Amino acid sequence: MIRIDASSPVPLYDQIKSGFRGLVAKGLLKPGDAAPSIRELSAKLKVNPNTVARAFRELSVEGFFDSRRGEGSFISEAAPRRVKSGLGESSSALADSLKLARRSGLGWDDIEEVVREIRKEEP
Amino acid sequence: MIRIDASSPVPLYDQIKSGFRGLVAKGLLKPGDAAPSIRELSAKLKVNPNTVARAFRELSVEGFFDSRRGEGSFISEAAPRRVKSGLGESSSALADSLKLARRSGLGWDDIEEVVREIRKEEP
Amino acid sequence: MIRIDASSPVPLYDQIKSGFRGLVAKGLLKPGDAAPSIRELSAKLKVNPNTVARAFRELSVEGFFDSRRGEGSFISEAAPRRVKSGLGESSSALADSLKLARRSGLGWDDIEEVVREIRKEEP
Amino acid sequence: MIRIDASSPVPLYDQIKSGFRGLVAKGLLKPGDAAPSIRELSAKLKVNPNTVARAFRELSVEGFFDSRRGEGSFISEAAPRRVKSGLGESSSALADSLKLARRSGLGWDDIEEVVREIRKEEP
DNA sequence: GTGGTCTAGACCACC
DNA sequence: GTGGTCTAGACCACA
Repeated sequence: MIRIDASSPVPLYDQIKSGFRGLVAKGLLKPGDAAPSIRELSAKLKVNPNTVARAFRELSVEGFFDSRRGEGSFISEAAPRRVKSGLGESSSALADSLKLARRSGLGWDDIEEVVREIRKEEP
Repeated sequence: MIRIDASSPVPLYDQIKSGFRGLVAKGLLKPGDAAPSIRELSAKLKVNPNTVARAFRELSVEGFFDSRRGEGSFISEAAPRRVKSGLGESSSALADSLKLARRSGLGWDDIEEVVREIRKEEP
Repeated sequence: MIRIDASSPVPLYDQIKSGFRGLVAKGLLKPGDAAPSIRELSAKLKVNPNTVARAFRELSVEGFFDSRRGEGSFISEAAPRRVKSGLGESSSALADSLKLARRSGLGWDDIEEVVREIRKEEP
Repeated sequence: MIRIDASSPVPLYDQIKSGFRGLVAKGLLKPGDAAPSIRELSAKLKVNPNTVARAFRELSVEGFFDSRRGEGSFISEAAPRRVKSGLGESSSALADSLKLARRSGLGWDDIEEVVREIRKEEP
């Protein structure tokens, strides 16, 4: 469901949060749907439960999750709106990566090539 | 000469290393050229000298710099070769960022838009 | 476990690195074993944590350690192989010292005497 | 006449001082003999003149050299005695190197092997 | 608790 | 002036 890159400099909990935002953005998760449990997700991602818990906690605070004690976490009604504001963050993170790539000497043609490859790889 | 983004999750010393690789990739710095001194660069980037020193030390260990105590740091003869292998790293770092952006729900059109904007912004 | 000589011209972090290589060479530390934590070792050696951290970082980069944030540092599977290549370095460092001693006028009998003494002193 | 190892952690000026002590110890240089000029030696060793000057200055202060203004530096009458005290330093430096080699995992047989090799290499 | 990055400032070896 | 090592202590990400 969610994919993680342990070697990325981006914190794991941020990646998990992004993952949920993405699932809602793509319509794979809708308001009212149950999120997996912290233990389940931590097992699947091979990530410490505390790290998953932190992502869930922050998503709750942001009003993206609706956590009901004893039941679990659910996608909130407000989630789709929060996703949109989250997209801005993602865009600017990507923009930063692009700038860094340019500074490392990558040409625009190299960059376009990378974009094409990722696009092709995608299921 | 080199640009740094303090708010990036990428470590400053890594950004500095990337910066030098980029300057060599673009031909702005050639084997034998002197790099700015640690103190000079740290003043210009407003970064602690130790942080710059760490970048320089790692570039030396990698054989990209030729550092001589009391004299300064110089671009090594092997630098252009190291740059090429470094470009692979940059590409895959960018690829990771792209994947992460996709996972966060960004559409390919959004991504193309970001690329276009950065390209336009560039001097 | 590891011994340090603060008055040696050899940097402390290099001595720490050598120490770990030696422990693996002697079989006192095996792949998968946990290294002491940075803070623990720094307290025991009475050396600044940053200095120990530098040694650990370099051992990680060399693939000798496997460092996991929040968990600790472990001897990597590849460590025994790295040790072997490291022994070459140690030999040539010793060779350099011997040459220097000869150049300073030490006779071969003096040198053999020093070797014998160190050998006797050793526990 | 004198050999230098630029990659050694031992300071160049110390190596130069050791070199002169060695030449006197071996009888290749006797009291009254002229030492090479700073400029000449610095050119031959490809070392900065200041570095050679520092070695000469310290040798003068120690009473090993006899520097006559406008004429140059000469081996002093006291030099042979100073050599003997210098040998102690060399021995303990060698002892430190041996201890470090042992800590890095080198076996006594490896060490004996290195000694044999250097001995064989020597002209 | 762990490792990792960064700052601040000292001292050294060398040019 | 240069690069290199070391200390001291802060903050972060993660278990």
